[in-house]
Order: sequence, then C-alpha cells, then structure tokens
Amino acid sequence: MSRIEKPADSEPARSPSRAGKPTLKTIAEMTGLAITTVSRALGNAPQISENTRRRVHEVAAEIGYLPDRAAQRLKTGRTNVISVLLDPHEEILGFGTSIMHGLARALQTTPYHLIVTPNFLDGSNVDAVNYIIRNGMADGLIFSRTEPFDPRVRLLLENGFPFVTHGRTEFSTPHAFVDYDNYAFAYEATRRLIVKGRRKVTIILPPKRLTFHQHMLHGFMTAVREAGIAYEIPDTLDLDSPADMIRDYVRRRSGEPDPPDGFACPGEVSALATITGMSDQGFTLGTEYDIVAKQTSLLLSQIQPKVETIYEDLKAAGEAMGQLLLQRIAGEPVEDLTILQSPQFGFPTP
Amino acid sequence: MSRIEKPADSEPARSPSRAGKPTLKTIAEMTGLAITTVSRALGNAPQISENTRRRVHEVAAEIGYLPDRAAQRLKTGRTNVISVLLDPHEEILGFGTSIMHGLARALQTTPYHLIVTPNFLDGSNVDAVNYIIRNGMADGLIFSRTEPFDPRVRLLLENGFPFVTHGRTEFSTPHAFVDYDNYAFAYEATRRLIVKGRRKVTIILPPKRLTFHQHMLHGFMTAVREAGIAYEIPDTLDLDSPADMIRDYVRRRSGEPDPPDGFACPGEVSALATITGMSDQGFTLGTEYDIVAKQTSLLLSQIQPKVETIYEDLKAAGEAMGQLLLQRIAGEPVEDLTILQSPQFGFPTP
DNA sequence: CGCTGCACGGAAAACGTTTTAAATTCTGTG
DNA sequence: CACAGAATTTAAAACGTTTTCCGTGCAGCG
Repeated sequence: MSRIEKPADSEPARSPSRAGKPTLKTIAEMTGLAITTVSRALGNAPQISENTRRRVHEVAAEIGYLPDRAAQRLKTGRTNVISVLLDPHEEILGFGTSIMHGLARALQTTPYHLIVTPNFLDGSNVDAVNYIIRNGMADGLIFSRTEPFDPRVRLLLENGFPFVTHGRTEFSTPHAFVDYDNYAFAYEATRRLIVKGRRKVTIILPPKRLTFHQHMLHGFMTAVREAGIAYEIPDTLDLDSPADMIRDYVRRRSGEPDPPDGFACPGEVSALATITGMSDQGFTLGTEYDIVAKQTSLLLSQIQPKVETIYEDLKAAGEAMGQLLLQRIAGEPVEDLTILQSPQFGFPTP
Repeated sequence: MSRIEKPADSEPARSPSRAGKPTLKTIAEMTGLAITTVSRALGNAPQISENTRRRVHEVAAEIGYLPDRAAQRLKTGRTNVISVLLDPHEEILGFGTSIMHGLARALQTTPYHLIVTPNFLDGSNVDAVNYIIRNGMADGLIFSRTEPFDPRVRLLLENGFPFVTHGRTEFSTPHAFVDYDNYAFAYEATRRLIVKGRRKVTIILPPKRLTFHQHMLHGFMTAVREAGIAYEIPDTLDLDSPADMIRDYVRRRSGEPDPPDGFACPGEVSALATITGMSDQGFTLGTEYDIVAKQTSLLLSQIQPKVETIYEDLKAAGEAMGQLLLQRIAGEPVEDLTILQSPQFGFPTP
C-alpha cells in the first residue's frame, strides 16, 4: 500500500488534540531559562527576579500554558479535587444541584475541581468515604444528611481528612459544618400557624436517625408548649416518605375526628402532597387550614402563593461549604469553621 | 526541647494517610518480580505466564493495591474522567441529578470518574467545552439541551473529541446522542386530550432555540390537524419561564373568551403551575379541563393523580449515554451510537 | 587579591505508571 | 548437547511537575 508509513503511529492515540500542548519545557526553551526557573517563576517563588518572573508569565499567557494536573498531582500528592457525596434522597428537587452550584462558585477561582461520588448502596455511604480516604482520591469531602454519630464523620475525623458537612453531629471532636437552623425554622413555622389562629398543629419530621430531626422536633415543641396549643406528630411518616404516602396520610387523617389544621412542612414535596391531600377532602388552603413550608427553590411560592414559606438558601450553603473546606484544607482551626444559617440568612438569589 | 527531631518533617504534608500506599513497587518486592512484570500481570498482558499473573493478582488483592490515577494519567494521557456539563436550567427537579445517577451507574464498573462542570455564563457553555478539549481535562463529554446547530457539538466534532448529547442536532456529520421522542410525546399527549373530548388544546413549548422545540411542535400539530381540533400556542411563554409566569398566564387566559381546556405540559413544573392557575379561576382538573404532562420523577403523579402523565426515564437516559460514550471512546462507529427513547421506553424504576 | 555572603538560576532526582527494547530462561530439535 | 526460536521476564526511559541541593556571578570587605 502506498500510504505513508508513520512508524510512530503505534503511539496509542493519546487524548485527542493533546499534540502540541505547551509544557514548562516549551516555556523554558522559548525563554532560554531552565525548567526549574520557569516552574519557580510561575509559582512566584521568592528567589526569582522580578524581571524573569514577568517574562515567564508573559510567555506562559501568550502560548496559553496550563499546568498538567496529572503531573502536579503525581508530584505533590495533592489532587486538587473536592468530592461531593450524593445521597439518593437528594435526587428530587435539585437539592444536590443547588449545593453543587454553590460549591462550584466557591471553587471557581481556585484550582479545585468538583467530582461527584453518588451513593448506590442503600445504607450510608461510608464505603465511598473509605475509598476516597484510602486512595487519596480527593483533598476534601462534602456531604449532607448527617446523623448524630455519623460513621462517615467518625472515619474522617480518625484519619484527619478535611471535610465539611451539611448538618451537625454530636461528636465531642469539633468539625467544620454548615447547617440550617432547623430549630428556628420549626419554631417560626409553628409560631406563624399559631398566629394565624390555627387550632391544632402538626409537622412532618425528617427521619429519626438524622440529626436535624431533633432540632425540628425541639423547635416545634417549644412553640407548641409556649402557646399551649394542641398538636400531633405522625409517626408512620417522615420527610423521606414518598409523596403519595404523605398525601394519603393527610387525606385519611383529615377525614377523621379532630384533624390538625396547621401544617409545618419542612420540604416542598411534602407541602404539595399536603395540599393535594387536603383539597381531596374539600378543605381549602388559607381559610380552613394553613401550611408554612420550607422552600429551597422558587418553585413552591411561585406555584402556590397561598403557602407561606421560609427560605433555605442551598446555593449559599454550598458556597459556604466550599469556602470552609478551602480554609480547612489550608489548615485553619476547625473551631472557626462552623456556620449556622438562620432562616432569614439568605433570600432567593435568582 | 526534647521532641524527636524527625528531619524529613519538612516533607510538605502530602495527602493525609497516603503514607504506606501500596504501589507496583510494593508488589514487585513482595513477589520478587520486576515492576514491569507486575504492571503487565495486572494489565493481563498476553506474554505473562498464567502462574505469575495469578500470583500478582493475589498479592495485589491482599494488600489492596489500586493504581495511582495521576501516574496512569500522566503516562497514558488518558484521564479516566467523564465530564458532565450542567446547565443552570437543569437545577430544578433534579434533572441533572437523575442523569448523573444513571451515568454513574453506567460507569460504576469502569475506571471512569464523573466530574461535573457547571456552567456559570448565561449563554452557552462552549467556553467550558473548549477548556476541556484544549487541556485534556476529560476523555469524554456529556451534555444536554442541544440546539440544531449547537456550537458545542460543532467544536467537539471539529476536534474529534468523544461526546454524547442528550438531544439531537441537525449537523450532517453524525454524532452519538440519546434523545427522548418528544414528537411522540406531544402527539400522544395531544391525542389523549382529544380522546377525553377536549374542545381546544394548547401546549407549552420549550424555548425556540432548542432542537426539541420543533419536535414537540410537530407532534402537537400533527395530532391537532388529524383531529381538526381548535388549538393555540402561547408565544410569550416557554418551558423555561418561571413557574409564576406560567401560572399567571394560565389564570389570565382562562378568564378570557374561548380558553383552552386541554393542556399538554412537557414538564412537571409547568403542569403544577397550570393546575394552580386554573384552580384560581375555579376550574377543576379532570372535569372542566385536562392535563397530560411529561413526568421525569414520581412526583407529579404521586401528588396529583388526576394529571395524566407520560414518563421520561432520565436515569435510563443517563445510563444509556454513559454506555454510548464508553463505546464512542472505544472507537465504535458513531452511526450506531444513537438512541431514541420512546415514551413507553422505560417506566419508573424506583 | 582572596574571601564571604547574597541573589539568582540550574541539574538532577523523584512521584508511579506504561512501554520499548532487550535480556533471560525454557522448549524442542537436530 | 548445542542451538534456534518461543516464552517469559526485565532494565530503562518517559510522561510533566516540584523540590533539594548546588553552582554561578557579583558586590563588599579586609
């Protein structure tokens, strides 16, 4: 055959278009400096004269040099990667995506990339954490839905691995977290129902094993006791229950004697399900009963303005978590790396 | 001071617990083989005897060896990374997360990791694509919401970079894609409304610049023409409009003369907004008007069973995209790498 | 002039892997 | 028993960085 025989065509097709990627060597040759010097100049090391430093930066910018992440990682042991553990329950309503957008914003000007590690196992995702620690897959970890003695947190603490949780724990060793003040939410939501003149209030709580179950319960009970109002708490149901289960529960309960007429819903789905359940029984929102819901997107209030909402800014939470994690990785003391978002902390930033 | 002076403590604190991480060298020393041989044995190269291959695998498993991704990447130029471009519009209702879970499932047994590149710029995210191509940040790309002559697709095609889109384009050069048959959806949804005896149908279309706008429109119009039924198409509104805008539009329109009584809603949010808008005017779903909606989570039918829904399985789409991308990277001909999910393609897999 | 000290820059090793090219062992055969 | 050829195994280079350690050249000083 008369085709050109390029012997090096056995070269196993590296990433496409990786051909003439500029490296330190390229810059070194162009400037006549040594690779070492170029590396130093770009790293703004002190022993490089202002002059050559400037020249190197110019050339680098000109040819569009970007350091090879693999080489940096291999050499330094730092991955420049932040990993987000995604929980199956975060699928709905863009919980994960909101947080990730916030995170991404916080990491935007840094060398860090965001890699997502979804959890398949139904239990906790401690295996994923272990994998990441053991194999140095990331420099830091972000996850949510903490339990009081969360095994992931324990593992990370034991290994001194940087992480920030969304949610608190009850370990005596402190760690970085961002949390929403769910006590305040539940208290305030219940207060508002009471102020509206509701007779009997109820709340759909998160699963018992999660830390913020207690916070919510406490806020709710405090408001209830202060007002001396009637209340009930469904115990066959939680925030993770499927929407139809919540809807059916609400429908059935509101057909029985002495049903609640004030609902604190710590999630948009549960609020929507409650509305449907109640309207199935002919009750109308705003006159015969009220809902105060937690809202994490603009969805609920846009769709049904009669639901009163209290906002939780997940994007801000994500951004805060990113910042805390960077500080944590930089070695700042953990004690200062805790944030409690109050319900009025942030409002929709479209 | 009497503290132990470990001279090598200047070692700049590599990733924690990266201390005794086993490498090829470790295995080589344990087995008495050369590093090369170990590498080959683990790679199941043909020229290694069955005997040593087994022995090496045993030792590797025993000490929990995992290859160093940075070193592999540096050497081979392959990143073992798949990047997902996340669009801001995918924030709501876990669109992104569903697809990512599907993707993650497809990549589960492969060495590939999933890294998400959110788009901040408001326009298209062609910059991100360019960055990824130029700097070899990934071996393949996944994104959605394609336009007929999507600049991202053009760029990727020009560079021969592997990718799979969610949605089709109109380039003459073929490329891998997974798409939902939105023509079929719109046709079927409209048919159902007609069969229910609706007088006048309408549909909320996706933004005009997206490819599937045409598909939807075509399906809708075909059904309308076949039946010779009255119809209208709002032109100040699209699927990306905020929910309150949709709600207000529906409310206003249903107060004017000759309003539509059959709604095809290609999204859950628009369906919910429509319900609210109509019920504000006192119309009740299922008797005075009907909705057929596209559903991508279990949410809508669980909350409001009176809405008729047609399911789009985004998780399956994500999984399919992952598989196609792997095949594409492996060099299979692009012509075979296209999938059109029919509406009945997959049903909720909880 | 011979030193010391400093400012600046460079050579070389190393990170863990893959790959090329070559060396070694093994097998059967004449 | 020697040897070709196959079957295994190996040494060494390379990927692009960072870092340790060292070499210049030059100013100042006695």
